[in-house]
Amino acid sequence: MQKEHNLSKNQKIIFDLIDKSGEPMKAYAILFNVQKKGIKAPLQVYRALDKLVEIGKIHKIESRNAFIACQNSSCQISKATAFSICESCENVSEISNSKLSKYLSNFEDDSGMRYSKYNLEFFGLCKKCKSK
Amino acid sequence: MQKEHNLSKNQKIIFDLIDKSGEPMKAYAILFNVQKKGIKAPLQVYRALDKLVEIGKIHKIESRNAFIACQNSSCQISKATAFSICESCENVSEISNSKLSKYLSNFEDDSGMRYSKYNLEFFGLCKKCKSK
DNA sequence: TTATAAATGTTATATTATTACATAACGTTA
DNA sequence: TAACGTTATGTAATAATATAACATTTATAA
Ligand SMILES: [Zn+2]
Ligand SMILES: [Zn+2]
Ligand SMILES: [Zn+2]
Ligand SMILES: [Zn+2]
Repeated sequence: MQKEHNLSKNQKIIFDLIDKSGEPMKAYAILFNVQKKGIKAPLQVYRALDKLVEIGKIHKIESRNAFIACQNSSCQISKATAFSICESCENVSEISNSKLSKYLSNFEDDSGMRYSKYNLEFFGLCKKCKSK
Repeated sequence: MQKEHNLSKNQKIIFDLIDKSGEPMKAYAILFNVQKKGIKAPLQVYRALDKLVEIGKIHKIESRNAFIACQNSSCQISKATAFSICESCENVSEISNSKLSKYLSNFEDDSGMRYSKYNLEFFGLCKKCKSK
């Protein structure tokens, strides 16, 4: 079970927005959307994003500089993330595949370095875009 | 075998710099370093970087907004990249592991989407930093 | 209560990346 | 070689992303 985090006011406003959108949102798009709720400065957005990433409620899609709500809310996998990204329509979805996550969580390379975290981004064309 | 690409003047200057540094370099650090060679504007740097990424001579470390020379120069894996990143000293190295790359290149999830490309970033502490 | 940590508000600024437009060099083939 | 299309370059301006610094407020807990 994931620890319950009581989100603060700004964190809740921003999480709800991202969660409802269902797709990756960029920081300044978020800012624009929450200005009517009193969040006026980039830093307010980035601070909430940082916290939400830290507790695993959202993830950053690094290749897109965008943030998406975790689609595996019942489990704590913020340190083991994998995404599927369509290079045509930019649809993003979080991959939840236990074999993959086991394989990667246990991965060791020649260096003997043990990894505490990973992020994987797959790219391709989604079904819709492939059939066009 | 990788196709030989004849790098242009700017591409060569910038590739040589990144390659010699042996570590990830940021675009504006590159710019600063090549100004004495006549490359004066960000766009000149970004254009060369784009091309070098496209042909697989360098890779972008997405989580760091930095660029590193490909450490697998004899093979074409610019579309299947994996990196090991130390969160303390920021040392980055490219992982070359055929099992891993086969596993990921053949990965399919429930969506049936087939991926033409992936990027994987592992995080942890390197040996040096772990023993501190 | 009182101390401590966490979150907020605000302004300014740093960092990363692209648009737009003009010109030059390169590679191909007529 | 001449003409053509493609790739690369130069330059200025600006957009997009992210952080620093500082003051204040709110929540948590000893
Ligand atoms: Zn998740
Ligand atoms: Zn698509
Ligand atoms: Zn490589
Ligand atoms: Zn280290």
